[in-house]
Amino acid sequence: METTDGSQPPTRLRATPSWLLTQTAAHAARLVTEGLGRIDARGYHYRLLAALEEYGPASQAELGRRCGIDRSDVVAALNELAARDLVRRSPDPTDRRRNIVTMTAAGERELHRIAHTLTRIQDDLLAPLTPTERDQLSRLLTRVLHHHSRP
Amino acid sequence: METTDGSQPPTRLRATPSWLLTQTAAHAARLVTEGLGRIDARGYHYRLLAALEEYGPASQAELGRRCGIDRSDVVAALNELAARDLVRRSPDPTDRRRNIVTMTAAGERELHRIAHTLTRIQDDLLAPLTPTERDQLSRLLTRVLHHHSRP
DNA sequence: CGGCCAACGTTGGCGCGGCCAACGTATCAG
DNA sequence: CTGATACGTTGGCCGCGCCAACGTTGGCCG
Repeated sequence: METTDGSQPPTRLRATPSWLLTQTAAHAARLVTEGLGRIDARGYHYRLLAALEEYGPASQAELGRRCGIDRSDVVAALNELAARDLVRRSPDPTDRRRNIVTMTAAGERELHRIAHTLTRIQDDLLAPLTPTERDQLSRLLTRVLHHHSRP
Repeated sequence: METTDGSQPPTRLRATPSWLLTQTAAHAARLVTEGLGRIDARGYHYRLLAALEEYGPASQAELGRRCGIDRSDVVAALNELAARDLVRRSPDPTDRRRNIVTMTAAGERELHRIAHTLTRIQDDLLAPLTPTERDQLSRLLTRVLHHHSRP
């Protein structure tokens, strides 16, 4: 009996939104980490650099809050960024507990480079959807996300 | 300057579908693992039991293919299920490489119990969406998923 | 028939993302 | 002054997705 491999996921799964969500997200994450891996970056880098660009220098704790990254993980990611001079840590003169994190010019370039790679990945990810549908999807996800991220 | 905590994620992130997807999926996964954790279950259990219910007894490799779970992870999950007699492994008489995995009556009950918990979780997850919108979301995700899971 | 490749179950390990606990230091409100 | 709180840092855990390796077993083809 040769496993004709009509492998379709069980109906119960295909009918479960959370499963659709996590599976699709898994594919998306795979595309992203592969794509970013090729340019020696990862998701946390982009998030942090994006926050620095938009809101300017900030403490690590603030960065973590804005990006939804745990304080401890911010440390590791910033170490990686700082090692390549994409970011700089300097003590806050007004509060010696804090580090003020600043993006360097190289960091800005890196951000744009990552962003460029990412937009190509989005196209790959959403290939089967029309622009209108992509918008629909984004808006639906945004609403669900917003609903679950208010403390 | 006291961090008034107007913490909104950077615009770049909010405009990136893959980020919306993975973030929303992260929330979904949190709800699921918490909910299932409360009844001593986890995602892999549900997937495997659902496959067994729909397609009947199968080898571990086939289960893995149908559920999108790696062979090695199937082993671990089945160990957990077998330890609670929700599932039984028996050697395939026609092919001694294979184990035939069968769901027990207790397994069937467990499946329904998990399914019940999951439907409540879906409602929680999709709370801000109307039934029509939930359908839209599911159909969009299904299409993206289907596009990326054809070998 | 023999030999080779493929599939199977299993073990062990890796990576990412998300999270928590703990510590020492520093700050601020009472 | 004292206690609560925030900060950066270290170290660890979990779930999920993967990959490599091994010994066993089966199918195929020369």
